[in-house]
Amino acid sequence: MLVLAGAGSGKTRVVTERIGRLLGKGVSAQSILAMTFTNKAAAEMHERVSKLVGPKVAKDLKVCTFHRFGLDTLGQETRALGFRGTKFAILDQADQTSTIREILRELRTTKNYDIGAILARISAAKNDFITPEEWLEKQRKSRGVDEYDEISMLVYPKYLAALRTFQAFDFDDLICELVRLWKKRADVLEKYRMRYRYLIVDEYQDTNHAQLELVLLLAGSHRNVVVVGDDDQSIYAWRGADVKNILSFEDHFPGAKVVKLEHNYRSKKPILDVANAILARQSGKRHRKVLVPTQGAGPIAQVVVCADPEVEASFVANEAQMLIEKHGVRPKDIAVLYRSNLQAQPIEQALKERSIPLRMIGGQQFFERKEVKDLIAYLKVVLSPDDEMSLRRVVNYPARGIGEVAFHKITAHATAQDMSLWAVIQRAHAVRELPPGALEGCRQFVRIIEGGRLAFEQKLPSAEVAARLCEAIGLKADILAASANPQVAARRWGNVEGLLKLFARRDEAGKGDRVQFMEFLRLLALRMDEQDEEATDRVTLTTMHGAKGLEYPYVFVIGVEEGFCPHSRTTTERATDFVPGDQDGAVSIEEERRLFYVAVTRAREKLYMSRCMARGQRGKLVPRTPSRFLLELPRELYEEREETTPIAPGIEKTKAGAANLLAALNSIPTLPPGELPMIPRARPKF
DNA sequence: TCGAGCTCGGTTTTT
DNA sequence: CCGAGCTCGA
Repeated sequence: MLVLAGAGSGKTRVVTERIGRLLGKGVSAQSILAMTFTNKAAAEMHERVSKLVGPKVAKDLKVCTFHRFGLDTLGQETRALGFRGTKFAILDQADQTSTIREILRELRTTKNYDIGAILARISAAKNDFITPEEWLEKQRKSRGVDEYDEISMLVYPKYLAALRTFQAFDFDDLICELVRLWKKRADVLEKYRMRYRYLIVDEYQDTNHAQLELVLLLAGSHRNVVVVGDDDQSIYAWRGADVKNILSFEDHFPGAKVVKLEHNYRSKKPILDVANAILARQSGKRHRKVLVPTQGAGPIAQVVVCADPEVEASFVANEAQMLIEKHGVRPKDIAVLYRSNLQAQPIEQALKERSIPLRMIGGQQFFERKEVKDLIAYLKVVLSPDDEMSLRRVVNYPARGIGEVAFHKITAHATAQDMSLWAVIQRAHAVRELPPGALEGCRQFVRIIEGGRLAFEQKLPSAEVAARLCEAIGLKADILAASANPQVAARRWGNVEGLLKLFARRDEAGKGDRVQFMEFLRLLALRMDEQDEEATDRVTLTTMHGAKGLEYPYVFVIGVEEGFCPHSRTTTERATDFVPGDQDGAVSIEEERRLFYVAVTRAREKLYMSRCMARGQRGKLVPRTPSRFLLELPRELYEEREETTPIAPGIEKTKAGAANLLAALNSIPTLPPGELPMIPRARPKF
């Protein structure tokens, strides 16, 4: 069955009811598998089923992300995969990037390649299960091979080899390698087919080719599969999602029942009028849907034309303040949505000046930050010194004399003697022609790692071990020395302290066992954390992508201008561009339109859209034109007004804001001697 | 090996 | 304008 569920039509409800019904009919919980894309969605689904059928039954259900399913299943089958141990490492994006960078260095390329562009192509080839040659052939036929296609396919085999040496999988592998295994080993596949007799997939429009294969293989014989999705909310083509999967569901499963859910239980009519108007203009093959309101009348959508981003920010913040103070709206009922993270800054500042609590989703992920990854890598090496990926990361960080050349000698020695890198580093004196500086560096490194190992053996809590490691490494000093800007340094060290605090919380919760801790570090790549979704009462700031699946009574969609919405990168071509599935520009515009649709349909009560007349870019004031999507909207669907000057927050709010700022400054950890905390400079006038 | 100075680019991002 | 990453000389 294919359930086409328009925005706000009760998608999650469908899934939970389906599971409840199956259980009611006597289907055992173990034989049900429900997959989604985010941990958050999986958690929510599980929780809601739990409420419906009780936690006892719910705990036997497999409700998880595609990647988690891949990880767990591959973990069960390490023997069939021909792995040495039972564990493999998981590469996150930063690991992938550094691996590719190293390969490029080895290839002695002169050009400064965009690594993301290379990774996108490797990922595409991987998910299509084809060799570099085949992929190039395919490209040649569809749109011609460019420089990036060539370098990518040169890097590809080397990248695979590197993963093998590290005994690691990247995110794509978690799906692809499982599919590969199932295709190769009918006996293994059969085991899972027998186990999971009922399959449910949420956000089906976001699946890529490999995920489709996974579904087809698993559901191939019994065809007990329900997929739920909305082609109108397909906004992830740029990372490999293929909307054809949902459009051709009936070809993959002939005779499938198709159900359209078009009643919207979320938004007031004026909001849906805007949403439907956006969709009405779309082109291309779609499952046609029109949202039918059930919520009745409400305030008309507001379009606010602002002089510049500062005015825009002041408008949003003042309006939010008005809603909160005059209408009793909770801050958590308000969201500000934007296309690009850099748009968040002025809004953040304006809200802070008015002491309105806020929460930002997105931006650089905590666990991807360099200083956080460094400490995690040290801990991983302490716990399992054969984790080569981590060892490479920190062996010469902070710099201790083991440069490129010295490290190459070490790896060569390891290969020649068939030893692990760690074993060689421990016996660095045996490595030929290793400079004395590097030898001393190795000794120092071994001392640090051994010290950590001893600390774990003394059963010290993980937070304590980590803190001692920081000390031994001299992490704080290095962070302070490495960043010229004391604010940046403070933030970085603050991140490390945040990580230490996270460890401490786990320790207190009694999860301090060493083995568990190692598993926890490994799973960090899958972002299992942050489920603690503070139920705090704050205004949400997020990208339009980040808002998918969420809803708020009051929504501000800001920067509704050409260049953001649609984004300039989708309208102007680039050498590095690569859209998986070889589509052309027109399709990207359609994806931008759907993104705008997703943003608008987050609103329940009232929708605000704002745009600026001009924006500062590279220090210059540049005029901006309204978004084509806005110009296409029938004029009677919204009210328009202008804001020309920023309205300053009230004096008492300013005082409070200043107090907050001071408090924040005081909480900054120790600064290098002689440096005073800097008051943030006023934003430059354009 | 390391730091100063230069170049380049400036989307979305979950897992 | 600003930050990251790279190059090149010490």
